[in-house]
Order: sequence, then C-alpha cells, then structure tokens
Amino acid sequence: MLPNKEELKIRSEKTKLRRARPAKQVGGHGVSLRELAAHLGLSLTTVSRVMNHAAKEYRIAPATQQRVLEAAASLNYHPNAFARGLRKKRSSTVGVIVPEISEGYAASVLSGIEDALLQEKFFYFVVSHRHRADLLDEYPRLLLSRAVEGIIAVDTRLLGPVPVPVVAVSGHRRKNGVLTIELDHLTAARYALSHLFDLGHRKIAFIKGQTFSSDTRSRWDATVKVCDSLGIRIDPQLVTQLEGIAPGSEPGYVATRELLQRERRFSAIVCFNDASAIGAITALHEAGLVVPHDVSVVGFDDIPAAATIRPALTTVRQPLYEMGRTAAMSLLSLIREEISLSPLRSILITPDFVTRQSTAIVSKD
Amino acid sequence: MLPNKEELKIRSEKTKLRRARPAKQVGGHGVSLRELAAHLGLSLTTVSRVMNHAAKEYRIAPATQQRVLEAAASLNYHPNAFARGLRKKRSSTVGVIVPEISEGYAASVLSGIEDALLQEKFFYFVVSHRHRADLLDEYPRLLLSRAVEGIIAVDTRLLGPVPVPVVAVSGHRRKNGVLTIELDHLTAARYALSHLFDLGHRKIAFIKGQTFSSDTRSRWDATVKVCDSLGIRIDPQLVTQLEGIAPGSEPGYVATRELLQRERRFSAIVCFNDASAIGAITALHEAGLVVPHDVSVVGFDDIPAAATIRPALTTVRQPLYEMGRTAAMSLLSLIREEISLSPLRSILITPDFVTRQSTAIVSKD
DNA sequence: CAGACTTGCGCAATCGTTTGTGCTGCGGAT
DNA sequence: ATCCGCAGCACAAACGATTGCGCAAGTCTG
Repeated sequence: MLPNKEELKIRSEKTKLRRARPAKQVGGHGVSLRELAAHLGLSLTTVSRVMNHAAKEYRIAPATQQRVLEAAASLNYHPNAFARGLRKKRSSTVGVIVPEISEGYAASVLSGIEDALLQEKFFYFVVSHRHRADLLDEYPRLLLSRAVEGIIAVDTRLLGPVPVPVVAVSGHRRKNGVLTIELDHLTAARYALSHLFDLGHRKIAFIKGQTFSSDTRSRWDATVKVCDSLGIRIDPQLVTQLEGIAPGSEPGYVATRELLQRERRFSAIVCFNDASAIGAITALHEAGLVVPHDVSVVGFDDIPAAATIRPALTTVRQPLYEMGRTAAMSLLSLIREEISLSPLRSILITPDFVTRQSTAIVSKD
Repeated sequence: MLPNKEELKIRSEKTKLRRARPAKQVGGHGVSLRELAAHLGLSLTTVSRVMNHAAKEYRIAPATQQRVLEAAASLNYHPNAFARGLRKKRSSTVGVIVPEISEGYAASVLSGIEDALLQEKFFYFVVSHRHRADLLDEYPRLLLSRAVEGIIAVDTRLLGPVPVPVVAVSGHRRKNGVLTIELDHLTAARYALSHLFDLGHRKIAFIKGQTFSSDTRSRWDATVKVCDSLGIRIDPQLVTQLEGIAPGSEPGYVATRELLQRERRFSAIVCFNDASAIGAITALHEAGLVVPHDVSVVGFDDIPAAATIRPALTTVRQPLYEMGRTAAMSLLSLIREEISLSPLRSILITPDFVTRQSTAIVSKD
C-alpha cells in the first residue's frame, strides 16, 4: 500500500517535530551539520562541501564559504566521526600491537608512531599481547571490528592474514603482505666491531640474545659477517647466550659469569643489549676486572640507563622513535595505496653509535 | 510532488540492484546485518535483537536465536562500529593524554589503563602533549571529535572544562568535575623517613622536585609533616631543588653538588625521584663519599634502573600500573554514572617501599 | 534575442544499526 | 462462535554526514 497524501503530510510533520528537539550529540557538545545548515539557511550539501574543502570543485561562492566557516566556528561545529566513517568507510585510525607497552622499547616506537600519525589526523589504538597466544589471535580481530585501516605490529609476529595493510617493526618473520621496518644490523655490527678493532681488540667475546627474541638471529648473522670481513676470529668458547625471560640485567650477569668460568682470555665483550651489558659489567667487577681497562664492553639499544651507569656505556643506538615514525608513514602510504608492497619488503633503519666510557684501547699486558 | 506508483516501482528496483552488489565494508571483511537477515529470511530487527542479547525481552524463539547465531558465525558477521556508534551514541572509547609516552611513567600507567579498559571492551586513544600549550588545548577537542566517552589525563593539567568525565592521574590541580588518582604521599614520606630514622639518621638532606612538576608540592608537604611527627628537624641549608627540564640524572647531580658545597654535614639524602638519586650517587662518589657507608640515599618511583645501579637503590615504589587501572575503572564508573563525583574527589594509592643497598645504619664517626 | 555555458547551490539516496510501535496468527476462556 | 492475550516477528524512522545529479538564474556568444 502506498501512503496517500494525507498520511505523508502527517508523517512529515511528525518528522519535523522530532528534528526540532535539541539532539543530544555524542560527546555532548556542538551542533550537527543539519543545525548548522538551518542556521545558515543553506542546504546540508553546501555546508558539507565547504567543510570538506571541496568548495572549489563545486563552485561555492567565496562569500558563502566565509559565512559557513564563521558559523561553524561560532556554533562550535564538529563533524560526527561515526557518521563520517559510516559514509566514507574510512576511520583514520590504525591499530598498534605491542608485546608490552610499559617496556621502553615499545613506548619509544609508539612515540614515533604517534607523531607521524597525528600529523595526518590519524589516531591509533594500542593493545599489548604480553606474549599470550590467545590475545595475539584475538586482538587483530578486535582492532578490525573497530575499523582500523591498518595495523602496526611492534616486535610481534601476527598469526593469521589480515585484510588491511600491515607494517611490522622488527620481530616479524618476512612474510607476504607485511612490510618490515628493521634495524640495519650489518651497519650496527660494523660500528661495534670496527670500534673495538680500531682499539686493538682481537679476542672478543659475545653475548647473544635469547632464542625467542626475533632480533637475535639477524644480529648474530651480521656479527659473523662483519667479523669475517675484519678478520676477527670468533672463538666458540667466547660465545654465550642470554637465557630466560627475566628482564633487566640478570641474564647478562649470568652469561658473563659463565664466560669467565671458561678461563679463556678476552679483552672485550659485545652484548646483545644494554641491560645485559650492565649485568656483564657487574660480573666483571666482581671478578676483579676493571671496565674498560681490563675489558671493554659494548652494549646495544642505548637505553636511558646506559648513560647513567658507571662507566657510561658505549653502545649502538637504535633509533626507535625514527623506526616508529617510518612505520607509521609507510603504513599511511600503504593505506592510501601510494605505494604497493612488492618492490620493497623491508626498510632498513641506520643505527647510531655512541662512544662513552666502557671501551678503551686494549691494554698491553 | 509526490512520486506516483510507476516511479516508486522503478526506484525500488534500482535500490534492490544496488543492494545486491557486494558492499565493500570497512575493514574489507564480513557481511552486513542486512545480508545476514536476507540470508536467514528474517528482518533486520530480529537479527539485531538476537545479536544484542535482547532476545528475551522481545521474545525471539529459541530456535530462531540459534539459527541467527550460527549464521552470524558462519558468515563472519561483525557489527559495523560506525553505524552502531552513530545510532547508540556510544563509542566505547576513551582518550588518554600524557606528557610523553616514551617516558617510563606514562607507559606504566598506560599499561594499567589498558588492562582495565580492554576488560570492558573499551579502547583508548593516546596523545602526548610534550608540554606544548597549543597541543594541550587542541587534543581534548580532537579526542572529543573522535567521540571519546571520557578522558584520562596523566600527569597533565587540562586547560578548559570538558563535556565528558575526566579522571586525572597525578598532576591535576584539584578541580570541579575531575576525579584525581594520586599517590598517598603521606605514607610514602613515612616509609622513607622512618626507614632512615630507624637507621639512626637525623641530619637528612632533601632534593625537592622541579617547581613545574605537580607532585613536588604535595610530596614536600607530606615530608614536612612526617619530619615533624618524627621529630626530625629540616635544616633549610640541607634542602635543594631540581632545576631545569633535562630528563635523566643530571639535575640530581647538580643539586647534590650544590648541597655538598654548603659544607653542612648530613648522613642521608631523600631524593625527589630515582633519576635524581642516581645523579646524587654519582656526585657523592665524585666527592669521595661512599654510598651507603657515608651517606644513605633514598629514591622515589622505582624505575627499572633503580635495581641495576650500584649500589642498588632503596626507594619508594609508585604502583603506576595500579594507578592506571584505578583511573580507568573509575572513569568507566563515571561514564556509566554508577558513581557521581561529589563524594569522592580523589583516590589515594598506597605506595610500596623497596629496601636495597643504598641505605645503611648511620656510621659512628 | 535565442541558445549555450557557467555559476551556485539543493535533492535525495545511502552508509549499517538500533528501537518504538505495530501487526498477525493461534490457543484458551467465556 | 466471539473475544482476549500473547508469542513472534516486521515496519520504518532515526543517527549525521557524503555525493552523484540536477536545476534555476545569470553571462556570454553570434
């Protein structure tokens, strides 16, 4: 049955009535496009076009633009994010998955991510999986249900495929459809080793990372390669590995004690990270060895404590902020389809090297 | 002009045609309610009610519920966040404003916030203002335009009033409409001072925080009060203050050197935070004083470095994670109007005390 | 002065959900 | 046989913004 004129009339009036009531908006502030338009005596269309900077394209008179913009400002108009998202199918939001947000690594990367995203008016959701498999499985779905347009995985290996662009910061097995931002481990190794080499060190000990850490492999491969080219022989007896998931300096302390027990002489230690370097220094001091006089120590990361510990740590600095920034910018490019994935699978970030007091010329005795 | 039957027919068919095309959804995955309903031969209404657990209320037959749920699962139906938000005016999202995310303080608080929020299916946006006034002004608005239902300000003083519930973690001047989560500074001071008191310390030096830091005032007030009750005299000559915005241990180093120059004897220092305590230790060592034998040092915060530095730092631990959790849970209660603001203006969180190696019995000489 | 452009703007459909109200059978009470 | 009530579902109007077309004046061309 088609409604007749009478009914339509009535309905239309009811509608008007409803529209007249002050709509309580999300956030409780501001007015809707409709109210703004009514206030101006213009159509929704026109106002919308002005607000979207599409005025030229649709030839809105400059005077009208002025009026609209002023009214928008004075009425405190803010477009409703839901309505806009619903219509445009874009949320200007990305998801970030990290192992643990309270850790310095993730937080530094996030800082870079945030800067890059906010510049483009994007926001981000953060979730931390804490290495729990169920969360690793659930979070991407949760993020997608929040309509994120892309995902950044920080030091995290995503399980299944994801229907939006994904950028990984370290820690992702190279995989189809995932752009990885990683440190240039070769340059990093070259920094650390040639520094020691130039100081005269030849018998160098190494503390590798835990096996579960994704950087362990690539960093060690780079180390081997650089030693090769420098002519440094890697003595298997001088290689140890961090064990256990304990954070902080403890694992490095343990590894160094093991190293010392092997009674093989070495004049320097290259550590997997600063935390373990600090542990190494403690162990060396306990063994009566003075850093850097007897043994030089090189760290990795440049965490804040690296500068404050005595002796201050010579270390390879990971530009985490920059890695985050790059990740975010790449993700945006992928979302906007300005770049496609095939040509580049990973972007290398160049580390810095910070020379402090924990390394010195090899002693002559 | 009313459309006649003919036109309506045509329009309706056009409509059907459009609806038939596979709608590319946000996130590129799943089907819409409409498709799900069509698939089931049911109305949108019914399916929606089942999906929203409102089946009882509207007497949907159990068999129907079953069918709906199964179809939803098999078709991978996910409600569109925009449409739902638009309709229900709720985003299940809050905003978090921090000074700097890469700093340990904010990151730890965020960790607690995240846990509490995700439990309730809320997500959060993070923005860091870096003490820039323009951002402090802009971010609340930006967050509101993203329809956040509440805001958590971490160590940050919001400028204007905000039309959604606000919870502050430290750093907020007590203000109407803002619930503040803060450390119980009195207990904290009692921990630190009675520890030193019991070790025999009477001549105690203090390093206060920078004036811009919001905790400086309340922590000092508590210190004065506790000294009073313990009968410890505060010698103005033994009180210094951190200067400058430099992060890390430098300000503490400088403050301690100043203290030493005053040539007033003291057997212990109570520092504003761990970072400055580390600086203090460095300065003391340089002056030939051994910690803790000659001077005991107490920190505040319990940052990771506190445990690794030598000597390991005795310090007051701020339960940042718990403060974040409490903030988030309170905010949710405010949003749901389960609690109102008037009765409680601030929630005190009790600190812990960690005894390590930087404090010792006062030496007899 | 008629037709062809251009200028400046409005109509109305659409995005996907939610929800107040209504409508249809069917069984039991009278 | 009539009426009532309830079980079980559907209608259709929002929510607020975007956008392909379309249309009326005004300007220009010849």
